[in-house]
Amino acid sequence: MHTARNMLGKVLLRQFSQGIAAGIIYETEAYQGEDDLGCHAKAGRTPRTSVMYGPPGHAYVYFTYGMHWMMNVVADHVDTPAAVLIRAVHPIIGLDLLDVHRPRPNRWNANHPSLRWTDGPAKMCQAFQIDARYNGKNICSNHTGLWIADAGLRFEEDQVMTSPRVGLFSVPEPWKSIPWRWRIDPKNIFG
DNA sequence: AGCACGATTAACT
DNA sequence: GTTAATCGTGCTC
Repeated sequence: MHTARNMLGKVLLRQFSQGIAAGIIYETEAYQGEDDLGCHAKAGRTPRTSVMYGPPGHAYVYFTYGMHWMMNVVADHVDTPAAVLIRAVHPIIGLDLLDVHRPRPNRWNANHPSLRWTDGPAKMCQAFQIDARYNGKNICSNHTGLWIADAGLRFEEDQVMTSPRVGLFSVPEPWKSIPWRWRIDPKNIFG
């Protein structure tokens, strides 16, 4: 959960064959432990959740709603399941590369602002072409074409908003309402 | 082997 | 505000 707060301002990078794309992480959520009934690890160690029991700094990528990929970063030591969901990034490099892959719904025109390309966990994965290939991979440095770096960006506490995690419809309290979502207004990233 | 559900999104009324 | 799209996962029988 500490990790989720600290991931704000980190940079997600993606090496495409045509070049590098990157975005600043501005929204995260924490999922922590088998006791957290909002966390997939509530089911214990299963084929799906085993990555969360592995070493920190590896990607936990899973498929949901029959069509969407989401990416987490394993956030605690081996045998202690915890992960940080990356919910949104602010594109800064390689916008043309992200534009190629981004979701392109019917109503959206060709000039849809880049801020909207990666403002949800599934949209971000689509634009960055993140899927099951990255599940379990080390993303602390560029081993696989996907990694996270510290660019030295720091935020004051009054810029960081917390709120309950999104989409936990049938999760019981207190997990449904615990404020383990961290977010910065993307306008604050560049002023 | 079958089933209910989901860390979402976009289009619709 | 409501709903469809769509399938892997974990649970039950």
